[in-house]
Amino acid sequence: MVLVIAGVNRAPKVISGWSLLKIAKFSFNLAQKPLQIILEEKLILLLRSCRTLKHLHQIQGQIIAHGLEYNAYVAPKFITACAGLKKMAYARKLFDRIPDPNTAIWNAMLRGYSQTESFWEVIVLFSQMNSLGAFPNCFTLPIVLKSCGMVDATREGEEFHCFAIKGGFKSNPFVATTLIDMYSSRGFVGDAYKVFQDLPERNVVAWTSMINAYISCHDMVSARRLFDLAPERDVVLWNTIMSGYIELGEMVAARQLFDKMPNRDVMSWNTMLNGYANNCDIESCEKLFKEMPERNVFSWNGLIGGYALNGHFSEVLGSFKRMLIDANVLPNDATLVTVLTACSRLWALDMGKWVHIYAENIGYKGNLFVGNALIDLYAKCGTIENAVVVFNCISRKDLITWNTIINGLAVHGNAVDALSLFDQMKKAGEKPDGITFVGVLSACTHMGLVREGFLYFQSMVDEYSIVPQIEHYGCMVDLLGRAGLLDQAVDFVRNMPIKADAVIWATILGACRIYKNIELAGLALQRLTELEPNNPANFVMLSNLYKDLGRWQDVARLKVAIRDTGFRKSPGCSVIEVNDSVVEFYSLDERHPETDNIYRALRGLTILLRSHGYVPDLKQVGQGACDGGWTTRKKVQI
DNA sequence: ATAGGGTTAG
Repeated sequence: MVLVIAGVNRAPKVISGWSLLKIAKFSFNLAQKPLQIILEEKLILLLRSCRTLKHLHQIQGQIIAHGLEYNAYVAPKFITACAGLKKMAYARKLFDRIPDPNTAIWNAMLRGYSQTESFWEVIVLFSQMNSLGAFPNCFTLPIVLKSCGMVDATREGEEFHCFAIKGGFKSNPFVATTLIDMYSSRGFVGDAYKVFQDLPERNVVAWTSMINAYISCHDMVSARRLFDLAPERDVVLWNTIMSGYIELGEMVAARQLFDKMPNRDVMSWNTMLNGYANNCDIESCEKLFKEMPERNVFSWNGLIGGYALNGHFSEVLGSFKRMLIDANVLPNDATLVTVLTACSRLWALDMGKWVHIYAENIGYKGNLFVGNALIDLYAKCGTIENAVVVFNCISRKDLITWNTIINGLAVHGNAVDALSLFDQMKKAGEKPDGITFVGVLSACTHMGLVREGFLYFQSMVDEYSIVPQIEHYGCMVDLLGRAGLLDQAVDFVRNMPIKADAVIWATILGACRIYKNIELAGLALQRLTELEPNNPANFVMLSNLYKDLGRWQDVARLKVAIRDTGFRKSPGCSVIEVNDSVVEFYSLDERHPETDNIYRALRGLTILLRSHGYVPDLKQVGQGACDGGWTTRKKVQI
């Protein structure tokens, strides 16, 4: 029997009897589609669109009401929806009740754990799957092997590799590629190559993974050899080899490849752009940015990040504004972090606050990275209360969150809260690192807690096996010096296992000024001039001490000595946020076009302050020098 | 349903 169907605008199509049978069967199904299938499909659609936990619970209610909780098609989608909401424990509750889960359900669980970065859970669950005699398929292994690569599970990875061979999966392109990635991410390029070599048919993805394996161990020669041998090169492969050269700073080689590429996508341009940015070639970065045919958020992040890396913070803010207003590109969390960091460096608090509100409006409230940058901004700009508010809004805190708030509180002299948060941090199970202890120790310094400071210093070594760095020794010297224990401070310096640097001697010198110890000040200055013969700021500190003691002859003598070094102390520079930009100025600066008006306003303010009984304490100016800004390890210039 | 490519914080 032959049937001819005439289609509109189409040649008549001949349909064989066998096909007709299929059509008939299909129509029969359509007419008689059981209610259950319609229900399943409806629930699956609902689960796929599920974005909130509340919605999930509503859908689950319907699933249970229809008795489809353990259904082979619905259950995997339910688990996937849980994973999307990062509620794998909730998915697990259902999973553990399912009597005999099919492979799709197992895979959904494994994928869920992998998505939520619970890689050990993936490994454990897969072992369980094997011991229960369930059947993994070719979808299962890539998830599991990827997890082995993400954590240090070399033994398990090899075991699962054997499993893949026995199960006949080793030539599956997906399995083989994840095997290559797994071995290379653990640093076993040789094993990765064996898998690659054994592959009967290698597609371009496998070639890319193998080339990436060589790049990850900085073997650009082998990477390039394979690249030249590859039978097919797509844009991803070109971008991969290019970024290999960029990582090693070989910008010329990278650029040659970039120019030779048959076609470039946005990623190619962005890779090159980021390469220039990270190699501190901001001119090439700007030039390439202008030439780009298409720019996405990553392109803008590349340019903005390049400015930030080179310390051009005003340009960061400028290009951020262009990004929003001219280009209308929506920033992501990385953009916001870089911009907030720039605000913090420029003390541009108003701009920072604007970014804060903007970030919350586009859905970054409580975001870990953005939150950390905001805490830093508020702490650096002197509004520690705001920093605490942001800190409390972050539900999942990490080490940097804790470090930023503890150090911020300590710098602000809020030592009690700093130390109490350190306790909370330990209770929350976060392991402190060297930076945490910089905050803890400087908190002790602010409160004059010498004994406690030494106990914390001990626990850092004993409990957390952190090797103290120069900044920790510096904190201890500051702790002793500010407590007036100058001799002990000098003893401590002499017994340190590492050589004291200029910051440490400046700390001692600063303490000498507070406690008017001229003898040790001389010693400190001697060490300082050995370490930094060209830094006149050191002489200025001693000169201030002489002034305090009224030894004007010595002040004059030092002035000559400073002049003789031939170096001039660079003037301290201040910055101020005006409207939405940042202006820098020096003492007695007259470069601004509105100079006359500024000084007139300033005189008015001074008169106003004096009339309210304000007497400036000039001695306090410059005290920052011995505070030393331990968190930044920069000496404040007086 | 499964594999390859960029940037973010103290």
